[in-house]
Amino acid sequence: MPELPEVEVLKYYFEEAALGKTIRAVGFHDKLNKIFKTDKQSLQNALTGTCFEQCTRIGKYLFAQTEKGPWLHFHFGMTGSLELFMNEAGMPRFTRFSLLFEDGSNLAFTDSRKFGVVKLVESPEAYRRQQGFGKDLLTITEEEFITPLQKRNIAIKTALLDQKHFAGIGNWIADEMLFETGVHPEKKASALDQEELKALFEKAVNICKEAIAKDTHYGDFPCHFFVHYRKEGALHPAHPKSPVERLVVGGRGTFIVPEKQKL
DNA sequence: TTATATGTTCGATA
DNA sequence: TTATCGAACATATA
Repeated sequence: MPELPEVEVLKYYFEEAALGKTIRAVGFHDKLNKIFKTDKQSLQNALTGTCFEQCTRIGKYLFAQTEKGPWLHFHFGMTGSLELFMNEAGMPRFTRFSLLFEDGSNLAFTDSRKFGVVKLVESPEAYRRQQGFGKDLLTITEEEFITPLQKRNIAIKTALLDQKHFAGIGNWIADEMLFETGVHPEKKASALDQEELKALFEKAVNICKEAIAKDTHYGDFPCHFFVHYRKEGALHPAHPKSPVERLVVGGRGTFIVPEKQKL
């Protein structure tokens, strides 16, 4: 689920669910403790008795600042999400971490595959730089998008997914952008011309904005969106004679319309 | 049982 | 040293 638009919507959800509510208790529900990149005791100490003042997002990474100072960071991996629940019995399946608020409500961090991260950080921007991630896709200029891609000698799709250039693009958005611009995902990034790169940037921003406007409910996306046909053999209405093909690019499942995206 | 999954990291290799 | 590639992570679902 969680690419840039999904995390933006999770940010709104977090703000509604958590901002300004005092935290009474913290719950840990991952037996392997893999997702807690800050130890549980420190998380508990930093969160209990305080509340969240603000929330911010960089790419797919979410951060909420506590009144005490440190920020709680969530990364949602492949399957992470947030969900409110009202009592112990109602705790969602796959809850790994939970916050109990003063009003009796609870917020769950759910993550079936456990690729997610829960961690304390000093500041979102410092963390971003330390981890080597690029700036948020929706805050960069066209030049900041284009320049790093021109230097990459790898498949354009792989470069788009690399969070160190700019953060936020994931697997379905990359396929969506490449389809709309008619670029084959295996074309070398360095081989794209200026027009193609400009078009990719414009599409990336528009796709994200549209998805956010629809609360990332795929069913509400415009019917020309490629994500609706992103499976082998599907027929996009604009290309009824060119069934969707599946490739593997950079280890990720990749879908194209062969008639439109050629090497 | 096998294949796939909207992400990232780390080790090997060039 | 740096860029690139591919396996690994843990689990659910079809």
